[in-house]
Amino acid sequence: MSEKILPPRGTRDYAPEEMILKNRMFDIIRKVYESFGFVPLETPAFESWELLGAKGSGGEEIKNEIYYFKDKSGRELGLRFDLTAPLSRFVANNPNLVKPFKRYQIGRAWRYDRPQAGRFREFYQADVDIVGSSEPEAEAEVLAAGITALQELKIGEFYIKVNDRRILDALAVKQGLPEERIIEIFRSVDKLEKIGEEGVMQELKEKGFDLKKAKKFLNETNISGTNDKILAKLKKELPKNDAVTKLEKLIFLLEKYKVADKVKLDIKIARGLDYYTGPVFETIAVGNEDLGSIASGGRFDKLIGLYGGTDTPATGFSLGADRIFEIYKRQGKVPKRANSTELIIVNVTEETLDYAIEVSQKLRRQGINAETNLLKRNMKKQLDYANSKGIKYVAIVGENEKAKGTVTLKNMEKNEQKEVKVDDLTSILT
RNA sequence: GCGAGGGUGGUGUAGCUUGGUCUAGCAUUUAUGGUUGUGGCCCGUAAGACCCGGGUUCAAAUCCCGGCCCCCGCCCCA
Repeated sequence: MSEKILPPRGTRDYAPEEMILKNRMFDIIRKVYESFGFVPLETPAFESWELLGAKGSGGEEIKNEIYYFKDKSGRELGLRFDLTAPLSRFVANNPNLVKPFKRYQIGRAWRYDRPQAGRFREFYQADVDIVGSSEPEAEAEVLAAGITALQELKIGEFYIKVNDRRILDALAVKQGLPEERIIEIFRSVDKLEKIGEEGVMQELKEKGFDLKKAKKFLNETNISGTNDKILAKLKKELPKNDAVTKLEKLIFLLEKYKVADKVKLDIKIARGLDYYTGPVFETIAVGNEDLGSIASGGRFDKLIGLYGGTDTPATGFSLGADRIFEIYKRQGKVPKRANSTELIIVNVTEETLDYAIEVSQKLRRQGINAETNLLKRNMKKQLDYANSKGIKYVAIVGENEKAKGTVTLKNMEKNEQKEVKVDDLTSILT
């Protein structure tokens, strides 16, 4: 045997038994998204480098992770790193879309980073976005759709951390910290849970920030408690702040959607791509914290303008399908056997295979997934095959059945069988 | 880009410390047999592995070096 060729690093195959589950997962997501009136959009897997690499597209880090290549005529291209940039391009290209434009998209994205728990170089995202609204109503809808999907997916307990970048922004400015370096502070502050307050201070010091101011900033961001409590405190700290007002409205709306219990204000988070301009979201699956955020999103009001469109506000939420699938795997939800067959037709002798095929075609046309013997196997082997695939029904056909236009329908689980007419099969099975 | 751990049939593993008894064991898997129109259990047969390259040695799955891959953490992120 020559050396084995494996799928490229960071990619993987989905075997049939996994794919069946994954398809089911997508079906659920699609159904939920459509129930909110989102419509599907599909965009190319690769985009121009001009788009993907644009300053403000995803940020320097993401830019370094883009799969970049040139086509035969020298065009600079890259595989998309998310579905938000392509959406924004689409909107920029189609300025006359009826607003709000509510689209969903389930598709792959690619990033060249180090594979580890829940991280792949090729992964699926399931996005919902609303284009054309700068109101918290849009955030509420997008979150409600995402939360409903996560609930329907039955992944267990989860909660969504919500913040608004402008709040951290305002708090930093209030302390006299440099506004243009705010992202750096965000990043450090974001590590609070991992490296602790001392670690964060150390890092800020190394980066040359004023420690006293940074410390005050850190204290001000360290608000915990119920959403109401946090809002009350923020209103005091930052009176008449637009971000705070809108967050309050957002929470109010989420209560009406009856999903507010899944949302926790957490003004320490600031993660996500560079293009976020307002509210940001990050989802934690309880018991699966090591996977990182299983769904994220936020407002990106500048992106469409960046791609040459008229400035259009937009906000969205993206489910990390592979991470969700990973939870399924941990829950043992992947079936042992892949199987889409409802009925196997077993021919007793080689001479009755023709009849078996005729019957199978009849059944397929009536919506029954049917299989016949492809390996000249004897009856025993065929039953064994049905058994090992976990197929519940078997129709046995021999000379007797062929002559009478019947089959012997056998229930493999109950080990019961009776002779029935071919025409009656469908109604019995459904 | 940086750091830790690991790589034995399709899958899970034994062996590696203390080189030879390993022409690599076990389980599972896949194929097939246990005759005549009936599966699940059982029994038999077959297929299938020491990541790659170099070194040490009379002798390497086992020790050493390099590479590749997997995996975990950092960074970043779905």
